Amino acid sequence: MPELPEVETTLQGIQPHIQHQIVQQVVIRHFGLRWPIPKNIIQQLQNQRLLKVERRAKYLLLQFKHGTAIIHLGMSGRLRILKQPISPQKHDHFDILFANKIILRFTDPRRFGAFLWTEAKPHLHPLLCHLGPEPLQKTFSYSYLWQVAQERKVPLKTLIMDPTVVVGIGNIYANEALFMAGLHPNLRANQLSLKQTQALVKAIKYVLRRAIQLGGTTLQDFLKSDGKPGYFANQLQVYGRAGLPCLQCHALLVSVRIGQRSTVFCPRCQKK
DNA sequence: CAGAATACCTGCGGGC
DNA sequence: TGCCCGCAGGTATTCT
Repeated sequence: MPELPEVETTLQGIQPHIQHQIVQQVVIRHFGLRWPIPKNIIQQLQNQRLLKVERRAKYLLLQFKHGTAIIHLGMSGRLRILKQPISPQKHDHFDILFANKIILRFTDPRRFGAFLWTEAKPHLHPLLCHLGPEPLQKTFSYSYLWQVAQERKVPLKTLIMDPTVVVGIGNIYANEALFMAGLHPNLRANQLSLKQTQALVKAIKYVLRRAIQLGGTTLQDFLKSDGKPGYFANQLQVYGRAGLPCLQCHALLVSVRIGQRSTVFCPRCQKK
């Protein structure tokens, strides 16, 4: 999926077209996403005004009077705005049609995404209630992260990809942030110094902010919701560059696996 | 409980 | 060209 910057970019792309609009129809062509799409979501949304669209972690929340639709893009999901009907393709699993003729279309080849309905407050939903702080908010501070890190023995990269610790950091930005902070991805969390934590938190915020500014990373199948690719890909320092020279020191970048995820780092710039 | 492995899917590129 | 393998940005669930 799209990591946090891509979801944020999607939010910004779709929100102006659909917020405050009334849902005319929900068309579901394939109910089999990560969890089955609940059948009642069609009736729940019908003729309802979309009050607000927001993001929590990588979840998009469409708030209505009687509940909230939760959308997750999984690994390959995409949302687009259509200004007129276009015949659906193979992986276009559902559409939300609004009274202003705008169509929100969800596409997801791997079907790891989700489209759920909750009548409770969304932040109490089982998928959302254990999430850690948003990385770009002040609650994600270096003192917070250091305190959490003291209790954990996992590799640093695993720690920052754990959504109960901090949300929104996937494999790409974990690699990039660790490089920027000059920290070895395999450093144990509880061995982190306060100063190192400070550098890491700074790097995470910087990398994510910059990616959002540039419209998210484009890899394989991610396109922004308006159909144009993002521009962060050419900013990547380590991700996808295993075996190539470090842009900082020219040592060859090394690839290892940490927590079954490919990890790229510079053995010279990123010391334990 | 923490940490590690597994599972859900399709598509793509590389090797043969 | 076609088949088989491994890998891909996520994360809940199951295991040890």
